[in-house]
Amino acid sequence: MKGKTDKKLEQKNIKPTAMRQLVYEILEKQKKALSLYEIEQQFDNVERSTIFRTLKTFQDNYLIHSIDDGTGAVKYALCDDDCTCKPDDLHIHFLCNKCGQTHCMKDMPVPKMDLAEGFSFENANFVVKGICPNCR
Amino acid sequence: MKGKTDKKLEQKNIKPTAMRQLVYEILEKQKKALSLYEIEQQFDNVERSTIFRTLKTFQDNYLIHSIDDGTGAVKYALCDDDCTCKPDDLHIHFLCNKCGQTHCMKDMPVPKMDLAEGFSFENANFVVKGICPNCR
DNA sequence: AAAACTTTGCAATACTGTTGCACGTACTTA
DNA sequence: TAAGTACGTGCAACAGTATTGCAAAGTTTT
Ligand SMILES: [Mn+2]
Ligand SMILES: [Mn+2]
Ligand SMILES: [Zn+2]
Ligand SMILES: [Zn+2]
Repeated sequence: MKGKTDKKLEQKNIKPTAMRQLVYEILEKQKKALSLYEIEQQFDNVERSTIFRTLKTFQDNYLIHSIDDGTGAVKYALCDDDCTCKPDDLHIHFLCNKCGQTHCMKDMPVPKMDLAEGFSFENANFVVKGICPNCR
Repeated sequence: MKGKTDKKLEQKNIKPTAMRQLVYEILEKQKKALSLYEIEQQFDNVERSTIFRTLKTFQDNYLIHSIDDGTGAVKYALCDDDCTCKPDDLHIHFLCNKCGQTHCMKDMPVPKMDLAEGFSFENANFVVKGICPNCR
């Protein structure tokens, strides 16, 4: 019988290898977005590059999305089941200036914006910075 | 008699050295935001680190603001005269997915957002990505 | 079982940003 | 003006993150 993790991976056309299961489960447990380095820390002996490529595969298949919060390390978080990272699926992210944690604000979609003449919208990265509930 | 550049620098309490004048004028000429590397290219023989520190000084004194557009290199653009990079001064930036140029959308302020309970707003980095007028 | 393809581990590398230190220049003050 | 001090610049080294080539190990297909 197949586990829940395997189903989630296959749902997004990702072959569920051991590595991928583990990385998925790490991301699933978290409330916050994780950097490559933070994921690496959760293992005893796994290759940065393997995790890197795992994350790339996940991202290419819309299992996760990446957030560049300006801290220097890109962070990753799970997408919703039906997400394809199209404009309508985008949400705002919050970086705590104190603890450095980055959160998905899934209830705050990226607002529609009227761009100046000639500019077309494809994608967005909206990061709000401030203090999180834990740090105040 | 003092030049326009010197006045701009002194207005923000920056001593106008030769280096600083040149970097300022490079930024002033541009319609788009420039990376450290791009600025370096405009000189024959200047030190990365000197430009780096020049930009840091500029930023500390609200002469320029930085934009992390996710391309890996932070970009810089001039602030308005009265800017102090407070929430009200923030605007959205546009990164062209084709040519890689990043523009200040100074007429698009960062919208006020109601954050979830417990989160406070200090700052923001909103980047819209798409195709710019030149590339379509 | 062999061939073909995919995933992983290892090592090396690229790129951007950042710092220590020494030297030179500009400003301050006696 | 001369000495003393603060500031700015150049050079070199380093740190952190992302990324790639290549070969070994594992998986799937014929
Ligand atoms: Mn998110
Ligand atoms: Mn701007
Ligand atoms: Zn926090
Ligand atoms: Zn363009």
